Amino acid sequence: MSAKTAAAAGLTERPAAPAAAPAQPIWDIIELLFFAYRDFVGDPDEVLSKLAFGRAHHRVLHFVNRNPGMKVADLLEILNITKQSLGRVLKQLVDQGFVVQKEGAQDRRQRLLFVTPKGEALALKLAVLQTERITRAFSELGPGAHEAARRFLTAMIDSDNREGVLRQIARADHAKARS
Amino acid sequence: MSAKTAAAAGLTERPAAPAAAPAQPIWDIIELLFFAYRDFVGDPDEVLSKLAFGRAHHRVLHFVNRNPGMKVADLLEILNITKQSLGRVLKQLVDQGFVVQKEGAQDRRQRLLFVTPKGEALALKLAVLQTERITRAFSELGPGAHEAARRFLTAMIDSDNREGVLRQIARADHAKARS
DNA sequence: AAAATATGTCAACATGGCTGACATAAATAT
DNA sequence: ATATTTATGTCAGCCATGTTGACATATTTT
Repeated sequence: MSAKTAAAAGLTERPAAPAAAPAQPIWDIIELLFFAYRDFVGDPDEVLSKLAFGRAHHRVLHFVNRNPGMKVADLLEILNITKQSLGRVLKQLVDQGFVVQKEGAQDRRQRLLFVTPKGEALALKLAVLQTERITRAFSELGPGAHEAARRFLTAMIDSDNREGVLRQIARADHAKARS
Repeated sequence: MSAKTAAAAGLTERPAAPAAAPAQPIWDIIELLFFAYRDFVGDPDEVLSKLAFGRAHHRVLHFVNRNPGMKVADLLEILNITKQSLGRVLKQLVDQGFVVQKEGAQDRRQRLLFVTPKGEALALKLAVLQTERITRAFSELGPGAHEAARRFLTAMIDSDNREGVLRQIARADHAKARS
């Protein structure tokens, strides 16, 4: 609260990276993040379990849907798992017709990833579930909530990844917009 | 954006639960949550792996630290896992002296859970890591960021759990404050 | 022709979920 | 006083999804 008082008095200089050891853990945000994320991923989990899919399938489907034509290597980097782990779930998604792989045009070693219509429908269904929760939250919070949430979440990302993540989101928006 | 315009014109009624099907997925928040949460839990993961512990241990240690004297049943409900799953990690935490169990005073069937000084130190170390990230974020965002984040995250929790979560956080704050 | 790259695959293992069955001690109900 | 319910623990085994290491194939680059 003394920080808030100081801010109100206009006494805060905000140096680039103060990073002093925090006096007290910020328990409320730590715990709220845990519960919010749990519920956030819980909605899709129910749908996925009926298809005998798990979160791993969801993540793959999500990013392939958002980045049509992405390389396997790109997906590995985003998910930060090994190719063996990816291989298992990707194979199931391909075998069951949610994802297809196409030979790269310039580089024929690449297997570019695309969702099928069936895959897109599932990805959308899951995203809509999560969007309903987000929309509900924003509607409780009033205008400016979306911007505030975006800024908060962005600031929580590792600063060295941040730009890349934002670029990726912008690029994906673009890619889906023209479809 | 028409919603925003309508809001500015003061034309929005905000009925209790509109929940109309959303036109478009809110991709930015969906993805930012994914990346923010990944980094948020990533910090502790590094420390834990050196102790041959995982996220499961972290969750148990966290909640026991925050709720000293809690019953096993309470922990199971918060974590939403089976007692067999809990048993495995809890046993390791007890065997290695991070957690102790004491017979309940009134009900001697209960095994009330407490962190040891060693356990508290680890819990604190992990919480400080996460707090550093949160503090860094808040300091980039300026005053009001904490309150905005709290409101957003709270609104993202299932409405039927929300009260319980907030009560739990408040109760835990109290419990730790007197220690 | 040789080396590097993109991808796939086999085998084995670890973690942390799960179910089902059963055991024990203590509290509660009849 | 006995029977039942409750809180907890435990054994055994299965599943999903992460890991490492080794190796295969096709293609591009040097």
